[in-house]
Amino acid sequence: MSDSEKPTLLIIDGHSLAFRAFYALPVDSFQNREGQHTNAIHGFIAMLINLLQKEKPTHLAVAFDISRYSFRTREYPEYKGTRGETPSEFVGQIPLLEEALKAMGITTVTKEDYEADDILATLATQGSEQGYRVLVVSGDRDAIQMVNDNVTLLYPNARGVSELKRYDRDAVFERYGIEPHQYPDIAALVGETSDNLIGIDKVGEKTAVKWITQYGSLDGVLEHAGDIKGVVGEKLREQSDRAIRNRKLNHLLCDVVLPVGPADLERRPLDEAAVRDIFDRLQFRTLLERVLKLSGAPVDEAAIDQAADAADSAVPGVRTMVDEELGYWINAASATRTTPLAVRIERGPEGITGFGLASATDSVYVPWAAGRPDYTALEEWLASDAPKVLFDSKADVKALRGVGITLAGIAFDTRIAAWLLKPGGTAQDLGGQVYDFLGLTLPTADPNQLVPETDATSVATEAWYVLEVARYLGETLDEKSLTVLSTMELPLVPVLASMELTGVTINTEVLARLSAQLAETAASLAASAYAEIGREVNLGSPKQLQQVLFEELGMPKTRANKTGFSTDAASLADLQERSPHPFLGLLLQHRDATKLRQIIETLEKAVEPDLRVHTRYEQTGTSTGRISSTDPNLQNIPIRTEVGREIRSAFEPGAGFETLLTADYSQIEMRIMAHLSGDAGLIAAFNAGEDLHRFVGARIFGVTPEEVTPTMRGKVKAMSYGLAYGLSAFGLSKQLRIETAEAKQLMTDYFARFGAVRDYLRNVVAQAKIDGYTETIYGRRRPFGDLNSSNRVLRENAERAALNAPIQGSAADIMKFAMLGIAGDLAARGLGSRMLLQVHDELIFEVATGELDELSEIVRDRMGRAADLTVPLDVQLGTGANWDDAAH
DNA sequence: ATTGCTACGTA
DNA sequence: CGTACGTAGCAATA
Repeated sequence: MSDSEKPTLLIIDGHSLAFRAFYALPVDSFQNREGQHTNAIHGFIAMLINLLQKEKPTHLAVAFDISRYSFRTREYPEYKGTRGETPSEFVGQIPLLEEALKAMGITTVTKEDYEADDILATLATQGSEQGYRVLVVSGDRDAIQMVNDNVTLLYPNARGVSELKRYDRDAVFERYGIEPHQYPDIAALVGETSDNLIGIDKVGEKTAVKWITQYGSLDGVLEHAGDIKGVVGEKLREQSDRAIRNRKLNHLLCDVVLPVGPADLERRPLDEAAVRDIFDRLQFRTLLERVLKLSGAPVDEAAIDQAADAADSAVPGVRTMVDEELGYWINAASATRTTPLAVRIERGPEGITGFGLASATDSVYVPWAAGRPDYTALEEWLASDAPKVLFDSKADVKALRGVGITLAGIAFDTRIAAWLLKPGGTAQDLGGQVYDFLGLTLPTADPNQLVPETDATSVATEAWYVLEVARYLGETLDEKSLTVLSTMELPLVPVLASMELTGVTINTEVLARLSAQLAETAASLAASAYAEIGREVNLGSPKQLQQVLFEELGMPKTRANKTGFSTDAASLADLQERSPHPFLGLLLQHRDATKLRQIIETLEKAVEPDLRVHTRYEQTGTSTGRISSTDPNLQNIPIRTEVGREIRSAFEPGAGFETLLTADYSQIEMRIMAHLSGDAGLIAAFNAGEDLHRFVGARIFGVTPEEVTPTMRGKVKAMSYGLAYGLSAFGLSKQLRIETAEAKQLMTDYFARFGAVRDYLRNVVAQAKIDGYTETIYGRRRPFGDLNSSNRVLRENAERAALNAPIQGSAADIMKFAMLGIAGDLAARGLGSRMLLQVHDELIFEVATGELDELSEIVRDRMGRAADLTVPLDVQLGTGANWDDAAH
């Protein structure tokens, strides 16, 4: 009998898969009207539907554990003892899941005193013997032992339950290098943290596999334990009882007496009324449709509540259009260019291959090849102000500009909008958004998927989903966030796109020279360092350094970290004081040199044929509202040391440009603090126009500004900056290397003079505790969940972040606003000068010939009045033949 | 090959 | 026991 003729038995470990689903899906997005969390149920059923569609099992069962206790916990009470308390949001989902399964006609199996895996193993064994093709779905690695020629394991990957990895015999062998039935022997030697089973010390997977391969089985290994040399051999002999115990516990029983056998598990029709009832209570309308469709039951559209979310409206079929038809459709669908349409771009290796366009009711695919005529309607529409909804519009702007098409009229970007809703979350792809916000799965052509999909989703369908996600986000976001989106973030998209496309010229000769010089320095420093300790070590390995410093040289222990004791620069400097040794200084210098060389190397690698480096600005990369820079990061180019600054001198104006102009805000965060707190003293300090720290120092120490010594000024400066980060007296004392008492006194004196600052900072946190979010002066919000946490570390971390968020975020807003103004002026006046880089409070421009004065005027003006604060915004300009020279 | 950790560059 | 980032190398994992 060939596989395709065999009946297929699908058996699932209900508890482990539901738990995986629970962690894969956001708890908050899945709640029914009673506040019952449903994410685990949703994820489980979505997975199940996929499996039913793809695998078409003829027989089906889901096994559950009855409790945490089984014959294993009786034998070994610590079994699975590391598992913490079940999260409260998970509680209650399992009974509902069981109810839903029952309604769907699916058998659930439990057995007192056994785990679900034992039930699976028993059914798998019976199924295999009785001629079934068996599919086991489990998140427990021990299930690998069930795999044989008839039994395949489907195992969820780290991302959750939407993708399951197939382990048949060959896949197990490829992954582990052993036969499936040998897996428990491996696991017994290595141990299984999640089950609280400790393995033999020093034995990892590699060693275990080697032994098992050599001796065939765990018994074989133990018999030959005497032959195994070295420390591992000793450990094995000492700790063999652990392996024996583990092996006993991880053996799955194949002969549990069950009320059902494979033949009893034939799929049964669902109970439609019951399914409707439970799915209605769970508020799974989309899943309901899919389940009903799967069962062949007619879907009664009228029975489905029309008032609810958009996800259930039918996905329109894709129509392919070109030429006039497309032009007509665009005009009609957009109601003469007033109603937004969504756009997705299809990209192949050669560039753009098509467009997906969508309205609420249509989705249209437009095949495309660069230079082909008759796409004027589309191109003209893209370039017009007609409103468009996109996902990651900056990428689209760049792609289109590459083929000479302008993309304008960006009315909504779901990626940015989702970020404004949840600025801490990691940016997702479109599929993730569809899943999170609509609860639907976008089919992908990912070969890693459970079963390769026949078709990936068309860009036309994707566009339709973009529109749906946009609608959800538009309804979910508050007014202020929508204003930030439309007035700040969306207009910034083409500005950032231009900066990325423009890039910045790098003089590679300067870098090469510097790199060679640093390589030489590093080599000689390394040689001297080795000489000091009498051997060679990898100076870049904290682990090896620990060995040298704390064991061989017997130095006092530094701050502890997860891998032992810290060897960071601060710790090494500290060590140098307590236990001077030439090695320490050499090591620090070596670190310096290699770090700089690294930076140069990354920079060199990023130089493109146009001799320029094109960083990518991540508009959704921070939780405060700043933008970040990647590939390469140009926001962390060294400046603090002399050699570091030489790297900056490699940044030059491009050919045809006169000079570089830099413009930065001085002390913008302190000015924002002055504004937000309304502190009269601080406001006076800024309005006095003299050195801020000197002014503040004079007040604190009760002297005249002239009498403020550099030491005093340094302390005040550290204090002022630290304030906006939630610095403690302890932290301040450490940084300034002064007594905690003195640091405390410093803070007391500071707040005695600038009390409104303290009141403000306290109030920010208090208000955020009430509102659940902080807000910048432009209305950008950042939610905080941990401010009321009972966990002190979590709570205090959240408090410091909350206190900083409006300050850092407002500064980011102001800079973004200034950039918009500058970009607008440059375009309006037709200037050739270009904005190249943004480093949070600094902008770098390359100046076209003859434009320096006009550009300076624009930059000073736009940055200076980007916000109306009670203190002036001070802008410093500088010019030069490179970035270093342009600093002031 | 991916992941966690340490270390370190910037504002 | 100071906020916000990105990158690189090492060492240990799936």
